[in-house]
Amino acid sequence: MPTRTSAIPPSPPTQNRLLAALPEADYQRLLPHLESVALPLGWAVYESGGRMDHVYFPTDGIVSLLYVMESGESAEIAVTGPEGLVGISLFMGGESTTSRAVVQSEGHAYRLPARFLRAEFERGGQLQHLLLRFTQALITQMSQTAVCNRHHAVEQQLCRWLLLSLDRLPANELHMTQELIANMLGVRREGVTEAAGKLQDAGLIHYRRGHITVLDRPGVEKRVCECYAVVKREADRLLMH
Amino acid sequence: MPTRTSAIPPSPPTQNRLLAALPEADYQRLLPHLESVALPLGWAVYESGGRMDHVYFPTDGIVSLLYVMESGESAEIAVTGPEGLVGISLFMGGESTTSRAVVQSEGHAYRLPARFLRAEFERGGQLQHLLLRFTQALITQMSQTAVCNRHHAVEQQLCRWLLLSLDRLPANELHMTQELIANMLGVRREGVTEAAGKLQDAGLIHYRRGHITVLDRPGVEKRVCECYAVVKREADRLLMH
DNA sequence: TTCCCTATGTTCGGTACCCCGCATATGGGT
DNA sequence: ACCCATATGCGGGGTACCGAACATAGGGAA
Repeated sequence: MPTRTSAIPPSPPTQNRLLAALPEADYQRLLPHLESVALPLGWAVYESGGRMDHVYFPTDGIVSLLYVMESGESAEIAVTGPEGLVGISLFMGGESTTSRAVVQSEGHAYRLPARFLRAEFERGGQLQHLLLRFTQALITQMSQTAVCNRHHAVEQQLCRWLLLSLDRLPANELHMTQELIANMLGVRREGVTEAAGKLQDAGLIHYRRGHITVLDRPGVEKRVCECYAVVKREADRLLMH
Repeated sequence: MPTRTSAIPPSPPTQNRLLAALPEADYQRLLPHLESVALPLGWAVYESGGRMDHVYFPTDGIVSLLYVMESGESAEIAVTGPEGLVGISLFMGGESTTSRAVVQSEGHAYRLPARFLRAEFERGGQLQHLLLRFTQALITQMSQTAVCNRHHAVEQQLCRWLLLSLDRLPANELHMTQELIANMLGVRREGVTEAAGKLQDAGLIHYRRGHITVLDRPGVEKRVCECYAVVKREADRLLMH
C-alpha cells in the first residue's frame, strides 16, 4: 500500500516558479538533469555543515531552514516552497551552511546535481539572475525573522508563520502539531497552545490533533505584525517576472 | 580646523580585504573608479528601500545593517567592516533592501559606482566569487542574529556585539553610548546598563560616557553565547583566501 | 472495539525584560 | 572655570514567557 507521500503524484518541474521563469532554451538545457524526488515530512534535505550534492526545486511542499543550538533549542530562520529552491550555498560558493533544511510540509521537488547548477550559473544568464534575486528575498526573510524574534509576541509570530506557510500551500490546511510549530518559532509548546487557542476562540482558525485550518485569512492578517507584509512585498517585488 | 573624522587619514583601498584579495588585473581595472569617502559616525550609507548608486568598501570603521520598525523600535541585522562591503543588493539584483545601513564606528571607505560593479560582477571572475562568499557570510550572521535574539540573554548578546565590533577595529576601544548599543540589540538602554555593569564589575570591560574598552577579551569570550563563534568560524571559512 | 501513544489543556511559581520616572554625574563647549 | 546637554544609575510595578509537572483526549494500530 502506498504511503500518503507517494499517493500524491509529482507535479511537472514548471510548478516550481524559478524553473517556470527560465527562458525555454535554459530550461531545456537543465531538464535532462532534473530528477524528481519526494519530500517526506521531517526529512532533512541537508544537515548543518553537511556537504551538499544537489539543489532542490520544490514543486509542492515546504522546507524550513532552521538552526539547532548546542542546548537543543531551535529556531526557524526562513522557509521555502515552490517559489524558490533549497541549497543556495552551492552557487554562493560556501558548499555548506550552518543551518539545517527540514521538510515541514510533505511534497515533491526536482533536484539538480551541483555541477550542472554551477555550470548554468556561471553562464551568467537568466538562471543566475533568478537565483540571486531569490537569495535576496531569502535574506529579507531572515532579517525580518531576527527583528520579529526580538520585538513581537508569540501570537503575532504564529500569525506570521501561518501566513507564510499558507502562501506556499494550495489549501488552507496545515499538517502540523503545536509542538513542531513551537520548535520553528523557538518558543515553548504551551505558548503556541495559548496563542492558537486565542485564534481559535476568535474563529480565525480551527485545529485538531496535528491539523490546523485557517478559516478567516483576512482576520489572521489583521493580527499579524508588519513583518509578514515586509517579507511578502519584498518577495513579490524580487520574484515578479 | 579639521573634524575628528577628517583627522584620521584615509587608508589605501587594499585595507579592505575584498579589494585586497582581487587578482592584480581585476584590481587595476577597478582602481580608477574607486573614490575615497569618509564614513562619519551616524551617517546612513543607505536608507530602507532607497535607491543605491554605489557600493562601499570600508577600509576602517564599522557599518551596521539595521531594521527600524513602524513603532520606532529597531534591531541590528548584521555588521560589516573592512572585511566586506555595503550594498549587496546592487549585485544581488534587488537594487534596494528593507534595512538601513548606518555608520556605527567612523572611518573611511572606497566607493564604486553601481555600473562598474555590475560590469565587473558579470565578468564572472574572482570579484563575483568574493562577493558571493561574503554575502553568504553575511547570511550566516543574519541567521545567527535571529537565533540569538530568540534564545539568549542581553548580557550574552552584548558580549557577542562587543566581540563582533572588536574584530573590525584596530584598537580595543569602542566609541559608543549604551543608548546606541541598546538600539542595535533592540533592547532598553537600562538593560545594556545592567549587563555592562556586570561585565565591568567582573573586570572584563571599562566604560565611561560614550567609550567602552575591552580589558579582558578572553574573559568576554568565556561569557559570550555560541553565536559569536558560529559567525566567526563561518566568516573565516568563507573569506579565507 | 480496545488500547496506547501522543497531541493538547491547565496550573504554578519564577524570572528576565519592559515601561515610566527621576536622580546623578561627566565632560565638551563657551 | 563654569554650564548644561546628555550619558549613566536606580527603583517600583507590570507582563510575557519559561520550566516543570500533570490531566485529558483524539485517533491510528492491532
